[in-house]
Amino acid sequence: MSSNQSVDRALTVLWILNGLQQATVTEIAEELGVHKSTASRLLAVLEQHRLVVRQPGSMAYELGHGVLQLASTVRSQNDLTRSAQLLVEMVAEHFQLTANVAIRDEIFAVNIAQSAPSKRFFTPRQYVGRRTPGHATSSGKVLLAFADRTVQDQVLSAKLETFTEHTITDPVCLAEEFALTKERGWAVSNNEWDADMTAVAVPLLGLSGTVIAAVSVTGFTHDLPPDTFKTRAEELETLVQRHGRLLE
Amino acid sequence: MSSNQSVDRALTVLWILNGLQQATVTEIAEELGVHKSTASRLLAVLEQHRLVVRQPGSMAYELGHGVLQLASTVRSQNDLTRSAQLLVEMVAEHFQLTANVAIRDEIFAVNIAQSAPSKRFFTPRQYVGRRTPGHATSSGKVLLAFADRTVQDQVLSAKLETFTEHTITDPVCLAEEFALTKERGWAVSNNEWDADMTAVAVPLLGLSGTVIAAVSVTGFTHDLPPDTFKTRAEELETLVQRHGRLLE
DNA sequence: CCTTGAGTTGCATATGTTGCAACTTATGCG
DNA sequence: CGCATAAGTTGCAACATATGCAACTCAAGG
Repeated sequence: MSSNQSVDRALTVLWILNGLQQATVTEIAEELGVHKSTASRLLAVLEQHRLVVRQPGSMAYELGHGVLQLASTVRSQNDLTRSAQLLVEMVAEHFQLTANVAIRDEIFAVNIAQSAPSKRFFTPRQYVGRRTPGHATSSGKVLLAFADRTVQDQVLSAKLETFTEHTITDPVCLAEEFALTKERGWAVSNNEWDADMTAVAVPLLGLSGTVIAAVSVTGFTHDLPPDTFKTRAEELETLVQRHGRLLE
Repeated sequence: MSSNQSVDRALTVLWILNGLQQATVTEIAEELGVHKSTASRLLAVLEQHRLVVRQPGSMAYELGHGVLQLASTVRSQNDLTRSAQLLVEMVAEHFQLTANVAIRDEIFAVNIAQSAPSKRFFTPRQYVGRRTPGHATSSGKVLLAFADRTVQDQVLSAKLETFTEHTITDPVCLAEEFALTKERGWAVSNNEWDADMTAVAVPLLGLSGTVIAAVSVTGFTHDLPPDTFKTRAEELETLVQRHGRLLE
C-alpha cells in the first residue's frame, strides 16, 4: 500500500478538526505525535489552500471555506445528489421527520442528502457524507439487501459491531433480515444503531431498475412505534415513486 | 512563508479535481509537473482519506464523499450558516431569483448559503465557498462598504481586476460607491462581474448591530432592470428583517 | 499475438521534511 | 501595567522520506 507520510498527516489534521471542531497547533501536534513546529507547518499549507482557517483573534484552527467549495463541486457534479435533495425535502415535510437519501459505499451507507422537518426543534444531527454502519441502519439494510451476493458475504463474514443492545450481530439473523427486506421491499432499524432512534427505509430505483440508493425517515423511537412501520414504508414508497426514478 | 511540497501538491490535486471534475493519474501528473508515480502515490493517500474516489470501472479520479463529510461539519458548526440557509430559501422563493448570503473574507466575499428558485430551469451556477471579488459583486460592495477603514484602504490600493466593461476599476469611483452603499443601505452589481448578470444586496445585522453578512438576489440582467433596483432592495430588506437578526 | 498506453511497485538517490533550539508573539496573573 | 509563562514561528543541520527512474502488470485494440 502506497503511502506518503506528510500528506497523510496533513489529511489526518482535517479529520482531527472534523472531530474536535477547533484545535490549537499544540493539540494537533500531540494528536499526530509530531513536533509542534511540524504541525504548524502542515497547518500553514492547509491554510494557504483555505481548507483550515483561524478566526481573527483566535489561535485555534478550524475547517475553512475551501472545504465548502470543494463540497459544492461534489454536489453539483452529481445529478443524483441534486435530485435527492429535492426528494428528502418533500419527504421531511410530509412526515415531519428527518429524511435521508443514502448510497452504498463498500459495506457502509453514506448519506448524500438530508433534510430536517421545518416545524421541529429537536432533530437528529447532520450525517451527510458520513459512513453509517450497513447492518444497523435502515438504509444500510436496504442497500445491502439489494446488493450483490459478494458484498453481502463481505458483511456477513465481518465482525459486526455492537452499538446498542438491539444491534443485530449474528450473521444468520442478519442474512434473514436481508431476505425479509428484499421480499417486502423495506427495512427498519429499531434502536439498533442509536438507542431511542428508529428509522424506516425503502429502495430508490434507477432508470435500469436496479437499486441505486435508499430513502429513509428517522425519528425518536417514541414517534415511530412498530405498528406504524408498514404504513410509513408504504407512504414513503408512494412519495418516492411519485418523485420519479432518478438518473443513474 | 512555510511550505511543505508534498502536502501542497496533494492539496493542489483537490483543486485540480475541483476544476476538471474528473482526471486520470497522468493528467494530474502533468498538471502538477511531477512524475506519474508521484501523482499515483499522492492520489492513493487522498483516496485512503476518502477525499477522492475512483468510480468502479473508471480509471479517472474525482472528489469523494469525505469532502462532503468535512463540509457538513463546517456547516453545522456555524449557526449563521444554518440560519442563512433558511433565509436564502425563503428569499429565492419570494423573488424567483437565486439568493445568496455572503460573509467577508479579507477583501473578498464568500457565499455561505445559496438557493435557486424552484420554478426556473436556468440559474447561475453554484458558488458556495468560493471567493468572489469584493469590488464587482453586490454582496462584496455591501460587506466592504460597512467594513473597517483599513479593509477599504486595502481594496482601494490594490489593483482592481477588470471582469467586464462595467467593472469599477477606478479607486475614486469605488470609494464613492462604498459611500453611496453605506448611505442608502444597499448595493447593486450591474454586469460588473459577469456580463448579463445583475444582483442587488443588503446588509445582514448581527445582535450587536454590526454588519456580519450580505444577502443578495442575482438574476440575468434582463430580469433585473435598473428601475427595479430600489424596490427589490427594499423588499429584500423587509424579508431579512422579518427573518430576524441572526446569531453573531 | 503482439503492440501500445496507462497505472503501480522496488529501489537508490538527494531532496525535502523534521526536530531541535532560539526567537517572537500572545496570554495570564499579581 | 508589566512581568512571567505559555504558545507559535523560523533558521539550520541531519537524516528520514518522497521522488524519479525503470521494470513490471494489466487492459484494450489492431
